[in-house]
Amino acid sequence: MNKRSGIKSKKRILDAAMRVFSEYGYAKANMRMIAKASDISTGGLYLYFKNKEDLYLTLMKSKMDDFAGMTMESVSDIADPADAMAAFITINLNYAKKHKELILLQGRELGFTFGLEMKRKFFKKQRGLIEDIIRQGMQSGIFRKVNVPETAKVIFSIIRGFVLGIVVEPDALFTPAECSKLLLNGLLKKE
Amino acid sequence: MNKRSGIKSKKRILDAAMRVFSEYGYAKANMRMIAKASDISTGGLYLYFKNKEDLYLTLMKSKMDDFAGMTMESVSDIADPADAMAAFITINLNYAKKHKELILLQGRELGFTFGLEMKRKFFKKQRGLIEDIIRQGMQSGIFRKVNVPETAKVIFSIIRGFVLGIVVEPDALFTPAECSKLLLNGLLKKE
Amino acid sequence: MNKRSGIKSKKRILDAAMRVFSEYGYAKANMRMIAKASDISTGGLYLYFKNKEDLYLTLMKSKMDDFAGMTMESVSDIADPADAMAAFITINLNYAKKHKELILLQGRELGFTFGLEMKRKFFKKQRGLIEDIIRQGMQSGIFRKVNVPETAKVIFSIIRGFVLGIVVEPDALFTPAECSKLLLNGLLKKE
Amino acid sequence: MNKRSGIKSKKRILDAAMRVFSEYGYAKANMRMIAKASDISTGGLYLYFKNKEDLYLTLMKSKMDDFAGMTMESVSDIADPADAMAAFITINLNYAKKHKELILLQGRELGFTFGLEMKRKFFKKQRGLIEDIIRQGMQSGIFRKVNVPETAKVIFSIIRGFVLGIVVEPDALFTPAECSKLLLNGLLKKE
DNA sequence: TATGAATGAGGGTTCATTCAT
DNA sequence: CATGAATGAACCCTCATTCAT
Repeated sequence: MNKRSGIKSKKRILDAAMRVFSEYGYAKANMRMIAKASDISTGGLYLYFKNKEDLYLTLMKSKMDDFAGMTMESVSDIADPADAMAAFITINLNYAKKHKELILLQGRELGFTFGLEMKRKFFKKQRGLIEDIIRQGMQSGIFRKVNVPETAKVIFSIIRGFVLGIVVEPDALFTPAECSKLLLNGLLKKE
Repeated sequence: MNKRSGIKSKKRILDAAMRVFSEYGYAKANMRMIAKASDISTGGLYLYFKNKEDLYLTLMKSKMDDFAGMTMESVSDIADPADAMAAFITINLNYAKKHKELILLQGRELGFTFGLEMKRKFFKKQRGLIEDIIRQGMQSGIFRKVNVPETAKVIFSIIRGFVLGIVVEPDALFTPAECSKLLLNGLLKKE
Repeated sequence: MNKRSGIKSKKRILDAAMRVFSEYGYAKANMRMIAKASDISTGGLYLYFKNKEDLYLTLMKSKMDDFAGMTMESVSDIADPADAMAAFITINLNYAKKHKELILLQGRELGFTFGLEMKRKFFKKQRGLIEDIIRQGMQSGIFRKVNVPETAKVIFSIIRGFVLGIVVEPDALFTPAECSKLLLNGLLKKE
Repeated sequence: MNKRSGIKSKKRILDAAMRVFSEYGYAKANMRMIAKASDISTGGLYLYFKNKEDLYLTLMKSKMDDFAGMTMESVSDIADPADAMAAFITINLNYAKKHKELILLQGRELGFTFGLEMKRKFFKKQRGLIEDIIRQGMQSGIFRKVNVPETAKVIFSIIRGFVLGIVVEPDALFTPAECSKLLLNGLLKKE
C-alpha cells in the first residue's frame, strides 16, 4: 500500500535482515522475522530477493564491500609501512569491536556451502593490501626479507585471530597498539 | 538387530554425528541422518542422548577433552620456552590440518547460545598453558617483559587465527615453523 | 486455493475440530485429522491457533459461552422458582441430548491439567444461576429453608449426573420432566 | 533375576499402573513409567498383559469388581429401604472421596472406544441394586409409586453426579447425609 | 509493487512393542 | 520368567515459499 521506492525497500530489508541475522544467526532467523522487522510483507521480501540465501548473501556482500572500501582508503595514503600495517590492524580491530554481531554471523557461517566464493574473494583482496604493505616495507628496508604472499597469509590469519579474539572474549582487553607491537616485534627479546 | 553393548552404540552414534555435523553443520544436520549414519534407529539415538543439542555438546566436549590432553602432554616436558611455544603452535596447526571439519564445525557454532560455557572453559585452559610458557620464558630471560595474561590472550588469538587460516584456505601453504618464527621474531628487522 | 477470510477459516477449523475431537478425544485426535477435516493445511491450523491445546481450549470456551448464554436467557424471565428450576434442568438435558459428543468430550478431559480454570469458572456461573433460583424459592416460601450455596452445589451435581446419564446410556429414557419431579419432590411419599 | 511368583508380579504391575494412570491419565502415562513404578522391566509388562489397553482394562475391571462387592455387601443386610438407599449413597460418596483419582481416571476415559462394555455391565449391576431397594420401599409403603427401572436410572445418575461433584470441586463440602436427604425429600416444602 | 493467508515437506521427539540374550 | 536395548511409525510444530487478490 505504501508507495516506497524499490531501492528504499531493499535497503530497509537489508537493514532489518542485519539485525535479525545478527541476533539469531542464519538458521534460526526466519523470513517472517525479517519481514516484521522491515515492516514489509513476507511476500514482499521475495520481490527483492530470490530467497533467504540470496538475501543473506546480498547482505554479506554489501558489508564486505563497505569494509573493503574502508580499509583500502585508510591505508592507501600512509607512507611508513609499519604505520600502514598498524593502521590496517587498527581498522580491523575497531571494526570488530563495533560490529561484533556481524563478525560472529560471518564466522558462524564460515564453512557454509554457499557464499564461500564471495568470502574467498574478499579475503584475497585484503591479503593483497597486506602484500603491498610488506613489499613496501621490504623495499624501504625496515622489514626483514620474507616470502611475501605467504607472510601476508600468515599476517592475515593473525589479524583474523585478533578479530575473533575481540568478539569471542567478552572482556577482551587487548588493544590494537599491543597487537601490532607484538606482530611487528615478536615475542623474543631483541638482543 | 538387538543387543549391542550400550557403550559401543554410544560411540557409534558419536562417530556418525561427527561425520554428519561436519558435513552439514548443526542446523542442517538432522537426527535421521545421524541415525542412518550410525546404523541405529531414530529412537535409538534418544536412548543415549537427551536431544540433538545434548548429542552435539557431548561430541564437542569429548573432542575438546581429547585435544586438551594432547597439548598438555606434548608441551609439559619441553624445557626451552621458545621450543615449548613452537611445539604448542605445531600441535595446534597439525591438529587443525588433520581435523578441518571439526574446527569448521566449532567455528561455525562460535556464538551459539548453548555450549558457550564449555568452550570458554576450554579456551581458558589453553590460555593457561600459554601463560605458563611465557612466564618461564621471562624468568629464563629469553622473552621480553610483557603483561602475561594479556599477551597470552593475544597469542592465543593469533594461534586461533593460524588455525582458521589453515582451515579456511583450501591450499594453505603456511607451516608451523613459519608461524612460530613470525610470532617469536616479529616482522621488523632486528636491530 | 488461497484467500479465504481469516474469520471464516477460523470457524471452519473450529467446526472440524469439534467433529474430530468428539470422535477421537483430545489425545487420539491429531492435527492432521483436523486439517483434513477443515480442508486446510496442517500449517494453516497454526495460523489461527498457537497449538493443539489452544485450539481445543478455544473450542471449549466458545461452546461453554454459547451454552451459558442459552441458560441465562431461558431462565431469567420465569417467575415461579419451581418452573425456573425445571426450565434449567430441561435446557441442560435437552442440550445434552443434542450434543452428546461435546459433553463426552468435556467429561473425558475432566481432570485435565489445562483448561481447568476455564471449566471452574463456567461451573461457578451455572451454580450462581441455581443459587438465585433457590433464594427466590425460599423467599416466596415454596422451597424449604436450606443452605443456599451448598444446596446449589448438590443440585448442580445432580444435574451433571442427569446429563452424564443421558450421554452415557445410549437408550436413556429419562425425561426432563421426571428428573425435575424427583429433584423437587424427593423419593419419599409425602405423608 | 528376581524370583517372583507370577501372581505377585501381576499384582505389583497393577498397583503401579493404578498410581501412574491416576497421576497422568491413560494417554500421557507410558509403559516405561509403569515398568519403573512396578520395578519390572518394560518387556516384563508384556508377559502379563497383552498391551497397554489390556493392562488398563484389567486394572479397571478389578477396581470395579472390588467396589461392586463392597456396595453389595454393605447394602444387603439393611432392612429399611430409606436406610439402605442412604447407605448406598454413603458408600459411593466415601469411596469417591477416598479414591478421587480413580474416579477421575474412569471419568476421563468415559467414552473410550474400549472398555465401554465393561463399564456398562458395571453400571447395570449397580442400577440393579437400586432397583431392589426401590421395590422394597414401594412394597413397604414408604416410597411413592414410581416406574422402577427408570427411577433407578435417574437415581443412579444423581449419585454419579454427586460422585463427580466430590471429585471435581476441590473443596467439596457436601456430605452423604445431605445428599441422601435431598434425594429422599426433594426440594419442595412438604405440604 | 505489495499483501498475507495458505501450503506441505520435513524436523525433533516420543513411545508401544519386540526380541536376542 | 525376565531384561532392556532397539525399532520405527506417528505426532506436533516450523518455515521457506507461493499466489490470488
